[in-house]
Amino acid sequence: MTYAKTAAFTEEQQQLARVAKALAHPARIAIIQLLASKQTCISGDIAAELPLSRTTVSQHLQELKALDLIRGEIEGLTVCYCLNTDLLKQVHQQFTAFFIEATTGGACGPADACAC
Amino acid sequence: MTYAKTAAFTEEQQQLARVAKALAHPARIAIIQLLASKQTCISGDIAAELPLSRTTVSQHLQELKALDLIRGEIEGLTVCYCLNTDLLKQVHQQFTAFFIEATTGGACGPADACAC
DNA sequence: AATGAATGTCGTATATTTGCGACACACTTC
DNA sequence: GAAGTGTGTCGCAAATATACGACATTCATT
Repeated sequence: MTYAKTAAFTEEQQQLARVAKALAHPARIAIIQLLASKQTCISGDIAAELPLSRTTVSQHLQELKALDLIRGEIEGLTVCYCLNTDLLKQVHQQFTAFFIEATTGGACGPADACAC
Repeated sequence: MTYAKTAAFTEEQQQLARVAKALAHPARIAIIQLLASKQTCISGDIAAELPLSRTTVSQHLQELKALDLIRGEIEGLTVCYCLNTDLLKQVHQQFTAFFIEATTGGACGPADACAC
């Protein structure tokens, strides 16, 4: 990034970009979907279900955990990860607001060909 | 990425990750918001409104255009960019489906502490 | 205490992203 | 046609992301 001028953007924009970056990898999408499907918050089984090494999966988990999108609880020898649904709902609202802002308002459709 | 094992993931997961990556930078978020606010699809004025050089902004625009999230039409000397609202609505639905899938289902809240 | 299993962290190699200056191209205007 | 303006592309440098093997750590089990 060569020194991201992140300070020059809105906190809202940065927050949105942060979450988007967390979702910007198929593996992390898959992890979230996996956690959503299995009601039991599995631990290292995640690594077994993905075509990646345990090390890599662990790093993806840490990234998601750093944003608090998922949470891990030590359960004896294993670690149980689970989705932070409250935060996910909040993020969903942020994205929805963004998309609504972007999709309302007259876009130049294929017909009106830019009102410049 | 060191050779992304992208082939191992669902096309749906890859698509979602692709779009998320496009939104994974505050500048691109800002660009989309800017295009949404100005009904006239401005061109290089975008660069003037962002704390980045024209070159960098141009690259961000190309990235968004590569995913067809925005479109550019040459209008004489200037280029008019505008949002592809149809695609954006579609993407919004994809994200919504993903988030709903992720937020429904009993997450281990702070109380039930993982049903492992 | 010793062994084994499950995780996370560290170090490293490679690929990608980010940002920008320098240049080339297209078009308008004089 | 010459000069000027608006855009995109190319090449480079620095920062990140990605992936994984090798270790360290923690806990259960014997």
